[in-house]
Amino acid sequence: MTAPAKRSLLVTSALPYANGAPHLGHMLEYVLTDIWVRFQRMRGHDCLFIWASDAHGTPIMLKARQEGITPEQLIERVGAEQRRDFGEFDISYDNFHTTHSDENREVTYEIYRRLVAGGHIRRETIVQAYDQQARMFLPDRYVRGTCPRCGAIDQYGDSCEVCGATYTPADLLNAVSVVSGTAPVQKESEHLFFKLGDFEPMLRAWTGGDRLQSAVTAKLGEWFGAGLRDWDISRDEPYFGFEIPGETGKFFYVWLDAPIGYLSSLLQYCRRTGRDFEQYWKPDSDAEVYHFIGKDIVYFHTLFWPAVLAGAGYRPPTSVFAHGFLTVNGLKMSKSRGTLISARNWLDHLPAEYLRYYFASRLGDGVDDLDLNLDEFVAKVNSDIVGKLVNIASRCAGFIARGAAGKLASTLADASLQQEFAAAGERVAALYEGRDLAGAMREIMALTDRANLYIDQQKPWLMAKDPARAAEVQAVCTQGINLFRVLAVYLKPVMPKLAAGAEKFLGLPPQAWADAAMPLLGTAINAYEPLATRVDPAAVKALLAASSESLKPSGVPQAAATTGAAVAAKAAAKPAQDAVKAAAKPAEPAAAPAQLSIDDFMKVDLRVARIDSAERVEGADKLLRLGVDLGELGKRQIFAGIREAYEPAQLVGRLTVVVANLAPRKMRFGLSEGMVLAAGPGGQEIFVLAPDAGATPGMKVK
RNA sequence: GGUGAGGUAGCUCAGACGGUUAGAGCGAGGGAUUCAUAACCCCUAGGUCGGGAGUUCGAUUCUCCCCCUCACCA
Repeated sequence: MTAPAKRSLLVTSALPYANGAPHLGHMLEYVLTDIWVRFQRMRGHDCLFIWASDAHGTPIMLKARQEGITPEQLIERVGAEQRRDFGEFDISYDNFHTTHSDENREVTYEIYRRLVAGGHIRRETIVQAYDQQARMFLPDRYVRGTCPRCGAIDQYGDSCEVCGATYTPADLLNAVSVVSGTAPVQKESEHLFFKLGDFEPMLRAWTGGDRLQSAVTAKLGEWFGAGLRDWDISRDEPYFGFEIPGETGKFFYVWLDAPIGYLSSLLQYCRRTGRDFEQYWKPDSDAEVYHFIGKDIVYFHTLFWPAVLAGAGYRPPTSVFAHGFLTVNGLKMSKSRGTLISARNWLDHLPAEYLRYYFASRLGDGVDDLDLNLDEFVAKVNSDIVGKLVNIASRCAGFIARGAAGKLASTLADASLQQEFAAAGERVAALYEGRDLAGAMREIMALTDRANLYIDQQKPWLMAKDPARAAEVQAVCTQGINLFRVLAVYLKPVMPKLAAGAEKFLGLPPQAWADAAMPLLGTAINAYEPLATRVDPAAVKALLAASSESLKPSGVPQAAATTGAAVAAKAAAKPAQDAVKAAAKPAEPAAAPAQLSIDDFMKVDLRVARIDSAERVEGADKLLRLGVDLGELGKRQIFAGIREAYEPAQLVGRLTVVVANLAPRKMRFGLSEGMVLAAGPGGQEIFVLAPDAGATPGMKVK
C-alpha cells in the first residue's frame, strides 16, 4: 500500500448563530464535519478544524435588549454553551472563535478596503421599513402583517408562509413592527452594495465541473440563469456589528463578516500557535479548504463568499459540502412546535457517540434531509454497536484472560482473513473521503458480521473444554481480537470514545488508520470492560419528555384526501400527544384499520358544520375552499379535495361533519383548519356526509 | 409556480453502462448454539423495482407522459 501524500487541509463548519444553545440540527453538521476531519487526521494529513460563533446582527441585538444584557454578554454566554456542548459531542475543533473579535474586525476591514479599491462596492439609496418609536430600520422578518395575496394574518414582511407569495414589507396589509408594535413607515437610506455581477465569469468557472455536489451545481445553474444581483452589505444603526470605515452610522451586514470568521478564527489560531496563516488563503495556496454547510446557505457559500474572497485577493474554497436538515421522528425540528431537541438535552440522557454513529449510518454525499427516527436509533445502536461490534471483543476476551493469562498468541490463526480486513481499509477510506459515511458504515458492519461468523465457526468454547487445545483457543481468540481491533480503527472517526476504550483494552497507543494493517501479536491485553452498553428505550422517552411537553404531530399529509377510509386510518394513526409511537408504526392498510378504543375515538373532535361559502381555488384542480361555521368553535377555512364532485353553489348552506381538531395544514393556497368528512373512491365519486335535519353548527358528533 | 431529489421487501436503504432465480441491514417467523451485554450463528421475504406508453430480441435499469413524496427559491 502506498502512503498517500501528506495533504494540508482547512475544514470549517458553518458558524452557529450566538442567539441560542445548539440543537441536534446543528450537531448533525458538526458531527459530519468532525468525522471527516478525524478521518483525515488518522490518514496522516494535516487537518485543521476552524470555526467560530456568529455573533452579529439584529436578532442578537434585540435578544440581548430583551434580556436586559449587552450583546457582548449574550454572545459570551452562548459561546460558552456552544463550546461546552461541542466538546461533549467530541467535536475535535482546533479553534472556536467569535466573529465579534479584534481579528475579525481586522480581516473584515482589510477585505472591505480591498473590495473598495477594486471598485467592487457601489452606493444606492433604498427605501426600507422604519420603526419610528424604536428608531431603527426593520429587517423584513421584523415586520408582520396580513398577506396581500391570500389574506393570511401575521405573516413575515418578505414572504407569506401560507400562500408562498413574496413581497416587501410595504406590501403587507396592517403592517406592524415586531419591535415596538407600531406601524412602520417607509424611509430612505443609502446602502453599500457588493457588485456580485463583476464576478460572474470567475464564479461560473469556479462552480463548473464536478467541484460541487450535483444538486448544488443544478441549483447554481438556476441562479446564474436568473442573473446575479448585487448584494446589500450595509445596515443602518442601531446594529450590533462592525461599523463601516469612512461612513457614519453604518455597519456591515452580519452575512458579510460571518464567513470572514473562517479567516479570522484561523488567524487567531495561527498567531497563537505560530502557524502560517497566508499558507491557507494566498491565491496560489497548496492547502485544501472545505466548508461544510447546511443546504440553506448554499447561495452565500458558493456565490457571495468565493466572490468576496476573489475580490479581496484570496483563494476560493476547494469545495463546499452541503447537507440536508434533520427531522426527528419525521417532524421538522421547531421550537414553536415543541420538536426541538437541544444538544444539552441529548447529552443529559444519551451518549453523544451513539448519535454520531446513527448520523454516520445515514449520511451520504447528498443534500437530502435526514430523519432521526428514535426507535430505529435504539435498534440500530443496540444491534450494530453492542450486539455485533463490541460483542467480538467481549466474547474473545474471557478466553484470553482465563486460558492464556491475558496474552495474545504470537501468530494469527487465519492470516488470509486478517488480510481481507486490512484490504478493506482502502475501500472504507475511499467512502469516508467521499463523505459517503453510510457506505462506510455498511462496509464496516459487513466486516463485523464476518468476524462474528468466524468465531462462531471456530467455536473456541468447544475447544476450551479440552486442555490440550489451549493454544488453538488462544489463536482463534487472538484472531477475533485482531479483527475487532481493525474494526475499532475503521470506526474511530465516528466513535472516538469507543476506539479509545478499545485502545486501552488492547494496551495500544492512539491508533492511526495505517495501524490497522499490522496485526497485534504476542502482547498482553487488559481486562475487558464493557466498551458500550445498550440504549435503554426509557432514556429516549425521558429525552423526549424533557425536550418539550409533547411532540405534537404536524398536519396530515393532505387535507384533500376525504375518503372515509382515509379519515379512519388517519384518526387511528395519529392519536394526539403520541406522535412518537405513531410515527414508528407502519400505517394500517385502509381496508382493515386497526381497532381503537373509545378513548382513541373520542380524541377526534367531530362537529356539525354549516358550509357558509365555497369557491374554486385558482391553480388547484381538485380543491374547493370552504368557509364553515362550527358554532361555538367559530368559523374556519377548510380546503377539501371535492372539486370534481361538487359545484361550489351546491354546497353553500349545507350542513356536514368536520374533524375540528385536526392540526391546521398549511397549503399553498392558504391554511386548512379541519377536514370535511366524505366517502367514496375520489374523482367525481365523492359524497359529503350530512346530518339529519335538526342538527346545528357546532354540535359534537359521537 | 419554478427548480432539484426521490418513489425498489413491514421499516431504512443498496443496486442494475438493459440480459439467467432484484439485494443488504433491521423487524417478524422457524431452527441451532451457549463463549459473549436475552448477545451470536443458520434458514425463511415470494416485492407487478409508483402508474401508463414507447425504444429493444429483452427494461425495474433508456425515452416520454402522468401520479405521489420531500426539499430549496438569495
